[in-house]
Amino acid sequence: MNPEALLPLPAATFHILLAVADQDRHGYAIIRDIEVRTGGTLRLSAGTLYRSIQRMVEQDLIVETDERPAPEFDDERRRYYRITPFGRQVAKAESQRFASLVEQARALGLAPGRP
Amino acid sequence: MNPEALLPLPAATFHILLAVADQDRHGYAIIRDIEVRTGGTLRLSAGTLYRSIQRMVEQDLIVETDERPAPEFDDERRRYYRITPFGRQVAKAESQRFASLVEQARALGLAPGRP
DNA sequence: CCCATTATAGCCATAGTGGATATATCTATA
DNA sequence: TATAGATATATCCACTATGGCTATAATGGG
Repeated sequence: MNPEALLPLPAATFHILLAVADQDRHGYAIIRDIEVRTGGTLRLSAGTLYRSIQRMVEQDLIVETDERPAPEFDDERRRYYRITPFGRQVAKAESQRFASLVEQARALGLAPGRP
Repeated sequence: MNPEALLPLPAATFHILLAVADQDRHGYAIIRDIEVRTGGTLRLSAGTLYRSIQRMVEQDLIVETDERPAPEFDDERRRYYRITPFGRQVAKAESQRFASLVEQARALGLAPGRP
């Protein structure tokens, strides 16, 4: 499966990939991570999150893991997700697309920084 | 009106802003410009284009211009559009948002280039 | 004159999203 | 202990953005 075929990604999907890139996270932790990362400007709704997760598992962008934290830090309601190698490829392709858009905007004087 | 309030922009809207940033263009020319700029990967459908244009005029991101090219190069069917100062502000804000996403992806090892 | 291309526009179906609601568990505190 | 509020997952409905199709019409080359 070609990573480019999934581009452009839905906004929620890209943010979720960033959230699980450095460590496994459960759904609710993903919402909070995105809120922190965007400085509070993006608050993923629960509806969007859980449907996005379902789709992303089907697309093999993320997988649910069996590994749980130590029982004293765990919460049995949680379901943890991990990015897949394919998920990494897709995230790289999408951020490359963003980088290209930023370059074009700069060339047109539509971005702060060097013109 | 705060430019940030319109973010994140629909994908088509941002591409249209880039297309009319350097010169006035008519609808069909916008479609071709986007196709060229994205290396053929993004082909805006006519339906998306004209509905996006209507919305963007209502939001004061672009305006229809009276200026026409010399008659020998003109085509009376065409309607030309120009980016507004507010449209520039919004495009800058959106490309700033993209740049921030690329930075985060880089920090997570999810972008080619410097880690 | 004919036909492909250019050009704008409306219609219908689908995908992604937000907001509301439901259910249940965990945690702090009164 | 009781209970309120935060945590956690999930589903439903409505709305927006998009793609694809169709309609209409003018332009330009053979």
